[in-house]
Amino acid sequence: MIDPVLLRENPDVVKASQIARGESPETVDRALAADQARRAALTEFETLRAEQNAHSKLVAKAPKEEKQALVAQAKQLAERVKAAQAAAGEAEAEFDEALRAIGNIIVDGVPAGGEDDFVVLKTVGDIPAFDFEPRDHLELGEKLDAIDMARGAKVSGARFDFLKGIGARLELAIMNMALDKALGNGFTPLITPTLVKPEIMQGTGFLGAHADEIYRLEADDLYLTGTSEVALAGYHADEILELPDDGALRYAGWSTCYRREAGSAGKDTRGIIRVHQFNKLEMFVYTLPENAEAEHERLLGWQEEMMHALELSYRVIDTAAGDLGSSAARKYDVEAWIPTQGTYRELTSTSNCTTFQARRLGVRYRAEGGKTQPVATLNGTLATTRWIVAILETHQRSDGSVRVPDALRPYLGGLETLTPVR
RNA sequence: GGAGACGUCGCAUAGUCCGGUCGAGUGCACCACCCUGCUAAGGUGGAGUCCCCUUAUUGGGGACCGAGGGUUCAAAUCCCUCCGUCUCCGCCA
Repeated sequence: MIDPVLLRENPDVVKASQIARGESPETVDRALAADQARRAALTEFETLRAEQNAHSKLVAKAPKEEKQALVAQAKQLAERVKAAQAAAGEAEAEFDEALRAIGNIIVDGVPAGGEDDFVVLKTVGDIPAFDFEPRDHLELGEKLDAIDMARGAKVSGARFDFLKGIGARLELAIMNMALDKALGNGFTPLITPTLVKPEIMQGTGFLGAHADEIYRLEADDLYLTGTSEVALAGYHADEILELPDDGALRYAGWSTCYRREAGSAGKDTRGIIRVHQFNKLEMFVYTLPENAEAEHERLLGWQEEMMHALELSYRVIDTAAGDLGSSAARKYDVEAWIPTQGTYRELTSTSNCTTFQARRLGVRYRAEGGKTQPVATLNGTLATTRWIVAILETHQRSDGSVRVPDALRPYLGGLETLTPVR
């Protein structure tokens, strides 16, 4: 959630951000009014409670013969306190709801608008050219006996797959390569729970507009996470962190991810581009708010290094405000060229959530003078199953074989070529 | 799954039986100062988190004893529910 003090003192900043996101500025006015009401109700309650506490001490010390009269008085007070407390509680809840309806304040420079209003920051690498008709990743995957969608559907339904043989090895290779990249840059690896409690899911901001994207286990009141970001953000919930000297605590989360893809009927139905279950290595950073933007550039840099290592053509886009999700203040997507689609598709995403997530989750550090302040959190993809699509299609040859990029070979036992088996 | 024990301010603990004198004692760790001369001890003081009001700082007030309810004028303390930890037994690997 945003800083209530910012809301109170600079509502125009909040409004501008909401407008850029395509939200109504009235969300801000509503929150301001709720804040006023809440503080008035709180003051009312606290004044009465102070009176009650003082009176209570009198009762305790009073001699027996006076006690009865004092207790009678106290009873009346107690009624009023109870009412005031209930009113304050309601006002608090209303304010909380109004505040949560407001998205993170966007970083200066983020393009306004919706999904199609992104800005291309850079385009890297030549678009691969083929002197034959390129096969799509599924056709290649099937020739390599690496991807089995039919059996995935038989066992689990649409949008489930088996990665088999070299397909399974390829995924592990990419993941391990990403893990080494993370380790080399000081990340601590974490294999995370993929089932989390409601308050953690709530805290990371995933239960807002896109709640129907998330699997929920009704019987146990747990959610299946769509990214290890959720568990990684919850990892330090309600803690006051001791940040290391460079100010950043970096984790690399390895987990399976689950997504319902509720609004995606008919989209990307072929192959493993959009499936309900995949694996991902996710970077997650807790850092000082003033370092967040620089850290964001670093995360993007590491993602780009992965693209280079895998010899993929890609572009980087600055996602528009309306497409950020509530927690992010800025988001860069790295999109790789997919030859058979003739377009760039998202392979990674990195978000700067500034203090928004941390405030909700109660993750703080001690600033100068010992004051606690919310930290900034950032996250970014370092590898996922989907990358297999770009790798197969980009490095395919006319005979259906696939060249393994040099950097990936050590993770496949030195294998240089994936050879079709059918 | 059965039986039992427990959850207190960073850590360790006291307090809970007999409700008010407990937002809470003690030890360790921590911070400042003093003392001292040696790889440490001793002394004094200060320290929690969140929120509200007020203030230039100072200050006042409220909440928080795993979480949520209840009883009561008053709950760390009594009652209920839930969560978690530990021990033993059973079961499955």
